[in-house]
Amino acid sequence: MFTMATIKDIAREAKVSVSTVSYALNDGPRSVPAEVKVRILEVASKLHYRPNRLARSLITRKSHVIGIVPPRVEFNMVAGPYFVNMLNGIVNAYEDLEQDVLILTQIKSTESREAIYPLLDGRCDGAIFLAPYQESVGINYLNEIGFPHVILNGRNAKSVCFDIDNRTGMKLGVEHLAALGHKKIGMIQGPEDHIDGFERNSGFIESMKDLGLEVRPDWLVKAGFDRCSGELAGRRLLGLKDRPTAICCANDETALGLYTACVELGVKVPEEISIVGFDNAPNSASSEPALTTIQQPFEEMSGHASKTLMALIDGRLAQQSRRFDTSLVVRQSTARPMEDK
Amino acid sequence: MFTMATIKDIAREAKVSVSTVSYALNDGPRSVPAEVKVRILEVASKLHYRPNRLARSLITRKSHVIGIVPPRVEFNMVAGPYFVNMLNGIVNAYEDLEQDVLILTQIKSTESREAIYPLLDGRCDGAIFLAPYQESVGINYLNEIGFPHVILNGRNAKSVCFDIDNRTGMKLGVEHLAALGHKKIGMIQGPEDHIDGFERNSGFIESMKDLGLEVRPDWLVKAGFDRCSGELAGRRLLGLKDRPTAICCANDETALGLYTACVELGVKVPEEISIVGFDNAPNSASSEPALTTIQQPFEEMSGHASKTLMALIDGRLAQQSRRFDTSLVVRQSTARPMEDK
DNA sequence: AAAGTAATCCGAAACGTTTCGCGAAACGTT
DNA sequence: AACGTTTCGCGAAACGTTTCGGATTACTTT
Repeated sequence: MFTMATIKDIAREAKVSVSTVSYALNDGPRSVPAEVKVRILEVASKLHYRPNRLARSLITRKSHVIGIVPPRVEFNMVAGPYFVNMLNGIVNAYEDLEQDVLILTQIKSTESREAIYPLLDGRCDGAIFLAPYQESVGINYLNEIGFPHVILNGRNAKSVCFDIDNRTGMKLGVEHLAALGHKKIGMIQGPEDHIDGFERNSGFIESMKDLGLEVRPDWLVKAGFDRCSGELAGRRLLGLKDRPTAICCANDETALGLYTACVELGVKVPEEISIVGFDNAPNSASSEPALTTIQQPFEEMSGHASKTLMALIDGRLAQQSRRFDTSLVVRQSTARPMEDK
Repeated sequence: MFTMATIKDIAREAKVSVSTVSYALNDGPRSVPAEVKVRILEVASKLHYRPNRLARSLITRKSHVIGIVPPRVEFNMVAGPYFVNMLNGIVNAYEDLEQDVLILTQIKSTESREAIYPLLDGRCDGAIFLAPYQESVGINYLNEIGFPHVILNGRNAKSVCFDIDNRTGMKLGVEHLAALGHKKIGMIQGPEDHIDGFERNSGFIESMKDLGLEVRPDWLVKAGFDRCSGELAGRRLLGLKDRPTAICCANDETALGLYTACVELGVKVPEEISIVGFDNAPNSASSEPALTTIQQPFEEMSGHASKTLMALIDGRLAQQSRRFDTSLVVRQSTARPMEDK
């Protein structure tokens, strides 16, 4: 059984009171004479003393831990690029801010107060929600009681939210394809109950209409955000007798699933079909052919969210919600349609 | 400012003592009459009471949090496939075991006692080290004081370690290439101060010698485990006037970097060069061409490590270290060498 | 030398729990 | 009626910190 030295052990060994040890160790809030301070520090290091963060947090009401609520649960979501990229940005940001990151695997939804209870047991000072479900009873409750939190890729009237302009992003993709001469454009759609999925889907339809292009229902196929369902949707689209010459995908993963479908069915990219993704996940640059996609600024968003949450926790002026811009990254998966050649 | 209801508030409201509330809430260790129990539970739910885990942990000495020490820091390591795959397996395992996962961003090495101090401040009951550096002063210290931990893809005489048989794995790859008729085989090597890198490098050389094949120093190029340095190493190898017909890579990421180099230099895979990766990371199946690789059982290893750590924490019989088997996954990136055709 | 101020230090309370010890009441048994 | 045995309930200690209120000592200042 393992136990650590406590402040009491130091006090006994250094022949001072517990409070003096605390002052010495923390450099305040009261002073302690240099001589006894070095004695205390020596004893502390001899005993390999480590302050117990639990006891400290209990009294200071600061845990220096940030909770991460994973995105809506799908199969192996943690391994998906969205979670990974955001987590990476958050971890990097908090490395400098001296906070640790707790992944709240126990929170599986935001639809009730009970669902988000694990957040409220004192272990974390605040939370970042990653692309939560739309139902927000749980999040409303956090606003009610004033628990600091920010939402990434989600919306709540009272919360600080960071998301991206999905509609404009989608428009960039559609316009790029139209400029290349494509008229027959389909889409592998994202889940409607996910804000990004919903906005990308409707953004696609709006842009098509704006450009006077026909939106054909049989060229719109629903998928999840994962590669597997992207491949399935891709097979559906590629199997049509009259198929589109270009396909927009709700994210890069579904686009890569579509790639697989293309390889299996012997459809050449970009010669026979142009493909546009969404996210600019790291993999998309090194796929073959490299994927044309809409860039979502993962690093910037997650960094911004991390810092804003700190400000909220510290009670500094709450920053506003913000919508980040997307941009088009043209690579090798898009080209003029065959008919034009 | 936000505060939660405490057990005291419940006691006041329900007109019983604090201890009775505790017994009622926890169903023990003493009984409390059904009538007052329901009253207490009603008040608790009315006040949206959540037990403070810090206070509870302080006294029970159980935090129900597992610390994860990330692998040796490289650029954006968290985003790399190794970390992600292991983390995914760990998170999945602990979801069922009702533990949360704390990522210890503050631990940057294991080379001293001080370096691993963040582990010892009471926040976590045990730790999983992911592919740590070889220096193990820090880990020796954990063994000295009896802090529960397991090591994934690393070695320590006193610790419970889970790793894979890198040498045999490498042998599978080399033999596969040799069976196809390759004699001129090179390698993009991994970092020597990483146990997997070291063993894979030496495993390659041993297997080559066992098969009576020549090991040419100019066909061995060092790289990190990341895609970028894989591409650089690949350019070096492909640029040689007399270049190998097949290349083993220390992991899938470097293999994918090599892919990029091949595309850039117009070298056809597998026609002009065969490539073997290591890990079987999810991406490698959907690369083009699909990567032949050595499978490392991420899910199984991380699940096993998670459960073993729980056993260690609970003081149940400590399980032994274990070495997992690898297997060859043949896909499209390997073929007979040109000369044979 | 007396008074005032600053420097030290200690004891104790607090944070929110769990759990032990002990007493009071209720019950059944001879 | 006297005795054990349960059941129930409260107070208090403990976990390891931080920090306040005071007490003691030492140093200035008149």
